[in-house]
Amino acid sequence: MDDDPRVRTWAPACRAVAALLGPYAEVVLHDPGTDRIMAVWNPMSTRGPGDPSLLGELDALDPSAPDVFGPYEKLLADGRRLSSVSAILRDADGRPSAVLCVNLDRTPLEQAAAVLSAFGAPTASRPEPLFEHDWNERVQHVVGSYVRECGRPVERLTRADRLAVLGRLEEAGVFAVRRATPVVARALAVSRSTVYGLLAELRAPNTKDHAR
Amino acid sequence: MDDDPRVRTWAPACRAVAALLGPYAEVVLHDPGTDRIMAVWNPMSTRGPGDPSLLGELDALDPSAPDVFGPYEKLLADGRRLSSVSAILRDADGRPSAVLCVNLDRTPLEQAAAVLSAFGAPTASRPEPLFEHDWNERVQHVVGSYVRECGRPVERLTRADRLAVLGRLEEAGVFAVRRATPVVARALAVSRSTVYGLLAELRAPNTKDHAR
DNA sequence: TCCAAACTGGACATAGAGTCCGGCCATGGA
DNA sequence: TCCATGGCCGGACTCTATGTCCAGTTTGGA
Repeated sequence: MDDDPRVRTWAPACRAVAALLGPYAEVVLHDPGTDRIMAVWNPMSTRGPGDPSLLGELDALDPSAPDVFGPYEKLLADGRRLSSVSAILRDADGRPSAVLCVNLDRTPLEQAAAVLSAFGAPTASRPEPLFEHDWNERVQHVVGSYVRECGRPVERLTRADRLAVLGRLEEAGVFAVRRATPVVARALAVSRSTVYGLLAELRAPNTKDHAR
Repeated sequence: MDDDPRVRTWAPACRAVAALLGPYAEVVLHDPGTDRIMAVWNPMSTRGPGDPSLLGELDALDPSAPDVFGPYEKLLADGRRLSSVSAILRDADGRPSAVLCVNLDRTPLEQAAAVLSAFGAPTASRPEPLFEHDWNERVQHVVGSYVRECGRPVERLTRADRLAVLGRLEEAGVFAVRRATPVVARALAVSRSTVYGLLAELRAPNTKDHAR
């Protein structure tokens, strides 16, 4: 399919964008006739050439629609948020030749933004923590920091990750607070049972060594 | 110049990229024949259509070079650093039709990174202000201070005194901690019942105003 | 595709939190 | 001296939160 003249035509532009945006952007060329993917650069999902386009990316084919569509937000199955644009690419005669779709993963940027906003006045201005009325917030902060560190959203954390987070929370004394466990469970997107299970494992004088 | 068929051909793709990357990316279409700019989206410099390409962006025209060039770093006059890619776009016959150049301003990201690393250590290394594992001690402290203030030993405190102390403890969030009440009771040399009684009175939306 | 490990949601047992109440003791007025 | 009163005590009691357990389901790998 690489020898499709349309792919040959548009590939350089696609490769350029894919190269510029590194691993955070996926560039897809759709065939507007067959509604299938002609080529993909930096695939983020498992779709490949020949697969149906799905996703309604081709809505833009509506003749009354503008040639460039977006940016709009798309959600991946694993929770990543994408900023997407589509463009109808035309041949010399003005007929649709391909549909270009660029999907930019904004998760890393949003994580960075989250870190940024996590700092700011609060850190400095926290005069006397008093007793952390907002231990709640602290839980979010610990979880959030960890997520940012390892670059995975909460839902994608591994068992080991969760153990590590719980370790930090435990160390921070969070579980000495009333009603803390359910809050932690929610923050970790996990059930109360699981929290107790992991906690037991963590507290056991046993086997595994836990990273902090 | 907008009616140049080459611009018509490539514009949608350019607009799409420009739209996706917002104000941080400049998309330029060069005419490889005249070494001039055909079109610009999100211009970051003052260059416009018809201006000479300058910048050696067209080095890529070397026939032995690959069609996609970069990303490489460029420096703007005002100090901004760009990540750039260029791509040679060809017509149906394989002849160079235009040179696409996308310049991504990495300054905002680098600033963010700088902030991040400046604060970096703190985030990770925050040894954990602990969670006042010694809230216990804090209780003693509050009670002790009060006793010193009014010069009466704990056993001689009046009802009002006790209310005041409980007010402070409450405000400090002590009662959000598990098992705190009995500790407080002991610190006040008073029974658990009494603490709950006073606390109820304190929390009631009622009568007396309590000094803090 | 299949399996084992991991997670879930709910049932359950128990501890802790908070309420109530009868009785005790100190104070103060007659 | 005696009683009335207000406040505290301690223990019984209820209800909520905590922690455990288990069977059923999901999920990530081989």
